[in-house]
Amino acid sequence: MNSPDLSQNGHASVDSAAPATTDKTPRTSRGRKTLRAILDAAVEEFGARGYHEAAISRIAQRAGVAIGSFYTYFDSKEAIFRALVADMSAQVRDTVGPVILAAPDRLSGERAGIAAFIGFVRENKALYRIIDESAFVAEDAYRKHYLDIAQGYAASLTEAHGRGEISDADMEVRAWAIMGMNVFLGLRFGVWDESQTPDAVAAVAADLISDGLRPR
Amino acid sequence: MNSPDLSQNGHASVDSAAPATTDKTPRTSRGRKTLRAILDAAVEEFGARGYHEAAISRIAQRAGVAIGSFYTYFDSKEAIFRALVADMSAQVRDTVGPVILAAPDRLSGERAGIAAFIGFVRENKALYRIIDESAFVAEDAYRKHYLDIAQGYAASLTEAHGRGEISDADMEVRAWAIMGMNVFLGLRFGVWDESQTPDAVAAVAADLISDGLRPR
DNA sequence: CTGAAACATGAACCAGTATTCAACTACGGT
DNA sequence: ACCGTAGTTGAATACTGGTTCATGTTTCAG
Repeated sequence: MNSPDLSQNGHASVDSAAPATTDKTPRTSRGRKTLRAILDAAVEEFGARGYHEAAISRIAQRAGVAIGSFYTYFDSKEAIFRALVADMSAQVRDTVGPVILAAPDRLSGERAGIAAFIGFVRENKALYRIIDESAFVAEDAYRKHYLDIAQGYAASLTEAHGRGEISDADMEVRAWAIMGMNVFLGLRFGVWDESQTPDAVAAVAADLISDGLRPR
Repeated sequence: MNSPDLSQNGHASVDSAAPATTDKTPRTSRGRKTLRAILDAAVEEFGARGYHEAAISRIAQRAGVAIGSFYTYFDSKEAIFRALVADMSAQVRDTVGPVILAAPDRLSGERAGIAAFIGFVRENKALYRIIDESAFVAEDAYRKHYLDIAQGYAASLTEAHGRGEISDADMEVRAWAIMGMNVFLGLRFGVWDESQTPDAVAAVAADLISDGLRPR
C-alpha cells in the first residue's frame, strides 16, 4: 500500500516492519507542505463530491500541484481515501472520548459525549461523509472504525456497571445501539440541519439513554 | 426520469400526470417477466459489488438479456438504482410497521419491531446495502427514506405519549435516535454477524429504550 | 560548492463501461 | 393470415479519469 505517515501527536503508526523500499513519507519540509496541501484538498474534494465523483486531477488542482505529485505521496486514489478514514477515525475518538471520560459519572458523560459528537460533526461535515462512504470503498476500514469504538465503549460501560452506575445487560449490544443513535443524530442534527443546538439534542438523547421512554 | 411502475400491492405510484410519451412499464407478460429478471439481477449485482463497481452489462448478463433490453425498462443506471431504493424503502416499512402496530402497547411494539427489522435485514442483505449506499448515489432518495420513517415514527410516539405510555420529550429527536439504533444493530447483528438471535438483540435494545441504563 | 536524493511536472496511455441505435423477432388483436 | 406495437439484440460510440513515466528542478548533507 504505502502511504505517508499521517499520525499526528502520538498515535503509533503500526508500520509492521515495512521494507521501506518505497516509503512515501516526505523527507523535507517542502514535501511535508505539499502533502498537507494534498490532504486538505482531498478532504474537500471527497467531502464535496464523494469518492467516485472525486477526481485525482481535481484534488491536485485544488492543492495547487501537478497530478504526478499526488502519486509521489500516495499509491492510489483508494490509498489516500483510506488514509483519510484512519486519520479522521482517530480524530473522532480523540475529540469525543476525553469528553466522556472527563464527566463525573457515566450518565452525564453520555450527554456531554453526544453534544461533543454533534459539535464535531458540524465542524467536520466532509470527514463525516468520508467515514460513512468508507463502508463502500474500504469496508475493512469502516468495520475497524466502528468495531474499535464499540469495543472501547462496551468496555467503559462494563466498568460503569462495576461501579454500580448502570444496570446489567449485554454491553456490546448497548454500545452499538448508542453508537447508532449518535451517528444518526449527528447526521440529522449535525449535517442536515443545524437549527437545534447540540446540547438540546444531546439532552433528549441522553435522557433516553438514561431513563428510557417509560413514564416515571 | 421514466421507470417502470414497481408498486406492488397498493402503494400508489405518484406519477404526477406523466405525458406517457415514453412509459417504460411493460405491457405484456413477457415484458413483465423480463423486468422482473432485470430487477432481481440488479439487486444481486448492486448488492454484491456496490453501485459503482456494478456494471449494466453484468446485470443484463445475470438477467439473461441483452444490454439493450435493460434500456427498454430503465433510462439509466441511476434510474434502476433509485427504483430499487424506493421499492425496498416500502418493503421495510411494510414489514416492520405492522409488527409495531400489532403489539398491545408501544414498549412491547418497540421490541417486536427491532426483532422484525433485524430479521428482515438478514433476509435482505443486498437491499440493506442498497439503501445505505443511496446516501451517496441518490441522496434525495436516502433523505426521503429516513425522513419519512422518522416522521411516522415520531407521530406514533406522540400518540403513545397521549395514551400515557411514554414520557414527554422531543419526539423527532427520539425517533432519529431509535432509528439509528435499529440501523446499527441491523448492520452489526444482521449483516455482519448472525451468531445472536434477533430476539436476543431486540430484548437488550428494547430494554434500553424502555428503561435506559440507569440502575433501578 | 556539488552531486545525489527528493520532489515536481503534465502529456499520454489505457481500461472500463454507460448509453445509443438500427436491424430483427415475437405477440396479440382483428 | 396480417400488421402494428412491444420487446430484443449487441456491436459501436463516446467519454471519463486513474495511473505511468521521462524529463526537469529543488533541497541539503558533506
